[in-house]
Amino acid sequence: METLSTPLLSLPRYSSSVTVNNDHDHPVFLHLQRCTNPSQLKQIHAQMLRTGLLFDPYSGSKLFAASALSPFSSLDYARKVFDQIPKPNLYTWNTLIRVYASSPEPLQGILIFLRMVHESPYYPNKFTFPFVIKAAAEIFSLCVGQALHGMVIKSSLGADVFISNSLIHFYMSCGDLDSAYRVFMMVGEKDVVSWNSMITGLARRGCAEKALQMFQKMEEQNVKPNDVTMLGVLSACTKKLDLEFGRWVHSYIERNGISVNLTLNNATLDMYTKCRSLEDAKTLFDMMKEKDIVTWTTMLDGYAKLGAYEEARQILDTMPRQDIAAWNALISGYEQNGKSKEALSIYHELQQSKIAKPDEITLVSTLSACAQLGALEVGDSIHAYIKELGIKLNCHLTTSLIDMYSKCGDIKKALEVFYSVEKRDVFVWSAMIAGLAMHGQGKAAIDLFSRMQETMIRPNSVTFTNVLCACSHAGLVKEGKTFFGMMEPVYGIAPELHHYSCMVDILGRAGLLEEAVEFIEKMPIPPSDSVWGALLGACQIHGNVELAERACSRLLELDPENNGAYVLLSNVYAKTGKWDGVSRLRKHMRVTGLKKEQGGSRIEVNGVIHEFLAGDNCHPLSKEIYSKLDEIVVRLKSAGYVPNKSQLLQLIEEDDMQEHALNLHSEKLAIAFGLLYVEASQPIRIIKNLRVCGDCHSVAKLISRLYNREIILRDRYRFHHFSGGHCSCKDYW
DNA sequence: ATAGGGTTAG
Repeated sequence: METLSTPLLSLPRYSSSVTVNNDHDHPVFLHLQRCTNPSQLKQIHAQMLRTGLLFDPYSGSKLFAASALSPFSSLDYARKVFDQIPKPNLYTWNTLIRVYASSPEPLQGILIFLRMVHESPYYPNKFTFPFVIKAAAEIFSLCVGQALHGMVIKSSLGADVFISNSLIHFYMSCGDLDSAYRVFMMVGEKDVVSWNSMITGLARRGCAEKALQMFQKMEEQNVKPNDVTMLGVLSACTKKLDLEFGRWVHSYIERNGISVNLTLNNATLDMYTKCRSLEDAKTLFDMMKEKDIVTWTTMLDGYAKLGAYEEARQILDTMPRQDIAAWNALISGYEQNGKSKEALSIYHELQQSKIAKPDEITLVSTLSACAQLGALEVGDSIHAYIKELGIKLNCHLTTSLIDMYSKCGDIKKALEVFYSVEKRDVFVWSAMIAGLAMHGQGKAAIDLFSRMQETMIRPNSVTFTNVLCACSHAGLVKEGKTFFGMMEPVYGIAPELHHYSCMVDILGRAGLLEEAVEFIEKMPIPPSDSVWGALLGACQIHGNVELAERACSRLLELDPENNGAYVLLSNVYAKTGKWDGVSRLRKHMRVTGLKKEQGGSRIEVNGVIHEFLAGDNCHPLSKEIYSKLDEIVVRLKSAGYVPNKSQLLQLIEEDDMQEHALNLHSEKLAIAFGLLYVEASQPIRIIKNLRVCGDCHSVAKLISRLYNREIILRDRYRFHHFSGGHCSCKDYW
């Protein structure tokens, strides 16, 4: 040991004749107390080893506690000290369990506990249990905790308030609220910690209302809340997004003289930003004398999530240390507000600046931005980066990758990721089902759902939305009905509006319009705009004017701004030749100022995203694109193509003008661009913001045959894979 | 010598 030859401290030398057995006031303990760095600790360790003092259980426990609990010592070092102690006493065992329980390896705490029970002469005492129960909570092992609970009762320690409190915390973190409540009720003299454990546990479990009720009861029982209580209460307010109550809590803290620390201020700040009050947040932020990285990040996140990007950027640029969480807050702020391009550009800036290293959270947000944009090449490069760094895929990352590949049109890669991982949670399964659904592989999605049922992973409400969506895209009416019928009785999941909309979509698309109407009439909850929207969509496909008008007016009652409704109804009129209806609608839209959402398509070539709007000539290569488009039309017409104008909103009198408008559709521009610039071996991948129109759909099919190119088109609802003159949707969309 | 907390995430 280097410190043996170069002493940093002048320790008195002890002869081996020193009586160590009862020497509890040995001067070395004073040094241990004053020890401030690892070298000094090592030196004392060496000295004690040399003098044999380490082998006295009491002295050994002192050195061990110092190395285990000091902020500058590592757990590995403490473990080495422990292993040198021949007969650790109960205190030493307890301390080792304690440090493992709050270490990154809490399982070790359980294992040490078992060793103690088997190898040592000691039986766990009232100090042991809180530590080992904490370890069980950390690994979310309900059965381990239950066994410990049993031991507690057998040891007649069931009434100990410290142990009970740790059990409450344990049951809460395992989600067993009933057991937590039972233990809580059994505590005779509930202290503030008993209440805190219930309140924070409930708040974290999403039972915000119950947490607040618990706080109220606590007040009624005249138990004085402390800062931790208020953290729990604030966390409940934040979950409820209840600004008024949050403000009341803030003033309650001030009125009741609760010691305000930095953490409590940070939690209050977070409550204000999450409840969307930037004014309250800013006032508090400016008033806070002490700020840490969490304060800055919380404020940054608040700005970014509420769209105040300049302020968010300002915080990032002025905060004392830009850790990865700060960058993540900015990236996810952009991403969650649909500003994916900005999110990607911040990610690139982060990578270039090397200020902080992207972590899993960065990658999840960035992949989600890629998914929104359909930026396959960027998404691919992130996947490569993950492999390069050897980052192990957790379920979050797996889900994001599957979602990215699915939404970027590469369902094969999505499946590869899915099959490559060992661990799959409900989100991973659901994402894969959704991916297959959007690619029209309804049968495969359903098969996957059956395989999911062979695992222990229980489907949730989102899983069912995706399964029903798969049925809808693949026209699987019978299956859809079966799954919908299973939700409540078999899985205990009450169908929500999403599920009802899917069912209306399934029935309506299949032409069962009457049945869809009956289904809506029998709904136990009021139908939403999306339910009527699904019916209206079905009316468009099947050209049912009377029902379309009914659905449209119900939809507009609920959502008067819904311009999509007019477009759909207009399409129904056009399809059935009711041109007076079309012009009436057009007039109405002009008068009310409602505009059809502009169609736009995107295509990524060599990592650059090119965007096209209907009829735009902003692209630098616009001339070339239009002449390619002319060539395509000539070639298509000679192959027998007749333009289909039924889905044109504008009533244009002259026939060739109509045709011209059709040719300007953004997806056609993007396809022309793709034919020019995407390597022939690669599919042409296009993303459209609206649904693809019937004419563009037939054109894409023909192009795939005449030019022998694969075209993968993502529209608002799903993917269309065109190849050899056919589409994967089998014209069912 | 004992328990309880805040920010970034699908």
